[in-house]
Amino acid sequence: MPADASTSPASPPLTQRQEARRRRILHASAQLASRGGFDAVQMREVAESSQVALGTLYRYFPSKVHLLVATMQDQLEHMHGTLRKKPPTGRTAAERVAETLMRAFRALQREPHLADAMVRALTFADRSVSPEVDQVSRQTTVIILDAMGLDNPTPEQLSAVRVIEHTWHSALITWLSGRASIAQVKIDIETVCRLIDLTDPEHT
Amino acid sequence: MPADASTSPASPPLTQRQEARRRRILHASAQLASRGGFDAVQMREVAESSQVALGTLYRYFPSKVHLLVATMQDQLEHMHGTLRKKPPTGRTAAERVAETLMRAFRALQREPHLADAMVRALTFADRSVSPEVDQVSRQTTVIILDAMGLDNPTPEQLSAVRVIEHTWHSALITWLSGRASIAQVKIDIETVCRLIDLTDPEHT
DNA sequence: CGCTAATCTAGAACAAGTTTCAGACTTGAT
DNA sequence: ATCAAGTCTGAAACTTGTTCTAGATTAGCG
Repeated sequence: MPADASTSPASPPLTQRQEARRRRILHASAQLASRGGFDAVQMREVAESSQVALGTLYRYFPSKVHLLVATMQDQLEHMHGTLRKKPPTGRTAAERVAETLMRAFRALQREPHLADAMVRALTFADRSVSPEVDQVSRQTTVIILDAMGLDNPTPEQLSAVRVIEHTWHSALITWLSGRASIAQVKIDIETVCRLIDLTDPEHT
Repeated sequence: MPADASTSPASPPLTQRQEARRRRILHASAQLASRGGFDAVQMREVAESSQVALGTLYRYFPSKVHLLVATMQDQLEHMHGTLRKKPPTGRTAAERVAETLMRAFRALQREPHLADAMVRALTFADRSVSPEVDQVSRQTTVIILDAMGLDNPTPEQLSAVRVIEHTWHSALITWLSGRASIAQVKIDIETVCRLIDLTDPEHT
C-alpha cells in the first residue's frame, strides 16, 4: 500500500515544505486537542504553534472540523498499524472484533481529550466534510473486517459492520460526555458484536 | 402522567408569562431550525422572534445546544403521543421496534432541517448538557420498550435497546450528512433490531 | 398600597471561527 | 537568471455564541 493511499485522490502533489507545514499543523492540532479537547483546539493557536499564518492554516484545512477529522485520519492510520502487529486472538469473529474495538477504546482512554476532539468533530461534521468523514468510516470498516478475517463479506455482514460502527461512535460519545461508564461501553460493544455471529453464513 | 413529568425536577414553578416565554422561545427555535437547520438557529434571531431579550433567552436556555436539546425533548413528546395512538402492528418485537423507528424516521424526513438541528445538537452536547441529553435518551428508551411491549426488560434486553439507540442516532447522522441513503438507514435499523430476537428470553 | 428581591430589557463588550487583503516569498518554466 | 503564477504572511474585519451591566418591570408579601 502506497504511503498516501488514504489522502485525497487527485490533489496536486505537495512540495516538501508544504508537506512539512501540513505535518506541523496536524501535530499542533493533536497536541492542543490532547490538552483540552475540542474547545482547546483554537485555530489561532494551531496556527501559531505550527508557525503558519492563519490564512495558510485555512488553506490547508478549510475549517476546524476539517482539521480535526484529518487529525483523526492520521491517528487512525497509526492505530491500524499498531493493530496489525498484534492481531486479535479471539476464537470467533465476534470475539476478535470486540477485542479489537476494546483495544482501540483503551488507546482512546489514554488520551480522552484527544478522543473528545476527534469524535465530536466527526459527528458534528456537516455535508462539506462528507468525503473526509467517509474516508474515516472506510478506514474503520477495514479495521473491523480485518479483525473478522474476511475478504469477501456478504451484504448482510457489511450491514452488521455498519451497525457496529454506529454503535462504536455513539457509545464513544456517551462515554465522552460522561453519560456512560467504561464498563457500559464494553457491554454495548460486546452486545453489538453478537450480530456478527448472527450474519455468519456458516452459522450453525 | 403529569404534564411536566419531563422537565427538570426541582426547578421553581414558572409563572404564566414565564411559561409563555418558554413556549415562544421553543417555537421560534423549532421554526428557525425547520428553515435552515443547526446554523439557522441563531441566538439573536431566536430572541427577536420570541420577543425576549438575549439575556433572557440565556437565562432560560444556557446555551444554543441546551436550547436545541430542549426543542428535541419537546418534539419527542409529540412523537411519543402520536405513536401511542397508532401502536405498531408487527408480529415480533423486532418488527414492531423497526416499524416504530421507521415511522419516526419518516416524520424526521418531513422536516430534515429540524432533524439536523436537533440531532447535531444532541451529539455535540458536552457534559454540561448531560442531564438534558440523558432525559432525551430515557424518553427514547421508553418509546422502544413500548414498541417491544415489555414492562420488565432483562439487562440483556436493555443492552440491546441501548445498541439500537446508538444505531438510531448514528444512522440519522450519516443520513443527515448525506453519507447514507434512506434505504441504507432502513437496512441498518432492521439489522440492529434483530438483536432483539437474539436477547428474547423465550428465544426458541 | 408600598417594599424588596427577582426578573427582564437593551445594548455594549468579548471570544473564537472564518474571511479578506495587500504585499512578500517560492516555484516552475523558459 | 527572469518572469508569471501561485503561495504564504500579518493584520484587520466580520460573524455568531456568550457574558456583562445599568436601569426598568414584575412578583410576592406584609
